[in-house]
Amino acid sequence: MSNINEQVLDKMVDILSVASDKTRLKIMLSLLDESKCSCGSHNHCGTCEHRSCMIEKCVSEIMVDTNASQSLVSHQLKILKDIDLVSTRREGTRIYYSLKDGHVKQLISVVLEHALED
Amino acid sequence: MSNINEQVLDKMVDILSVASDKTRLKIMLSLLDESKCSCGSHNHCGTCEHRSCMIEKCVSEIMVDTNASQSLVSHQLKILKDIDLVSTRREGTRIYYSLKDGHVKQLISVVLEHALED
DNA sequence: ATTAAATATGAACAATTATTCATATATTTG
DNA sequence: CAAATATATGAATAATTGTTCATATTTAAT
Repeated sequence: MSNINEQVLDKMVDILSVASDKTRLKIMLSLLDESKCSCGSHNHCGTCEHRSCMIEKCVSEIMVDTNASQSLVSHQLKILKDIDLVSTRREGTRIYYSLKDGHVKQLISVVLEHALED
Repeated sequence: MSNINEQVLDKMVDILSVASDKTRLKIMLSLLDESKCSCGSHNHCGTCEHRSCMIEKCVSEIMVDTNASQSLVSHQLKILKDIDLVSTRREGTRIYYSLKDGHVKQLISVVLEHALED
């Protein structure tokens, strides 16, 4: 078969499993929202290299974006954090979440392009 | 939120859900096996644009590659086919499967790169 | 027509998981 | 310190899903 070992295969499954839930996908899309891109210019802007930019949002904002309960959002954010897809920053009582790296952005871009076809 | 409608979101979830199973991932990797790439040259060869090439395999070959039972492989191939990720071609009693388009290749590439880090 | 080989399918079971509800923790403000 | 706000967590439930076993279908060969 392929030269990919069991450990890497398991990690691939983990990433895809985490990404394949609708609530979590909404959360990730919320953190990629181009309407609030910090770079100013949109759609393939130079600095962020893809069609969306990564931004920071607190749990309450994500609740609004995703139409999900506080508990559900927190639970799913924990799952995203456990697998290292998001990072957090505290500011008072609020905790701001953001996507950790460009891989997520790429992953979502590829799947989105596929989903948009036909 | 993002400008992605519910229908597209659901399709993204479908694609990711199908990709997030270990058996199905093994099957897809089996159909991407670079050791049997038809283009001859490997690792970013010109014609196939990514690190692996798509090939054709019958169910029995996939069984060997994935170490999975005949029934399991058939069930999972059906799921891959239902969502249009693979196509089939009959040759006698054998049925040959291959990945349907480059999106799968891209998807796996992105996830693999991510999984290989740290 | 039977038999063999390759693949598909249906039912049943086991295991995983998304969501909700209730409650706990942490931080700020008065 | 008490109250309020924001977030996290544990337990319970409901629903989904991967796998197996048994059986069905399809094609080729004798």
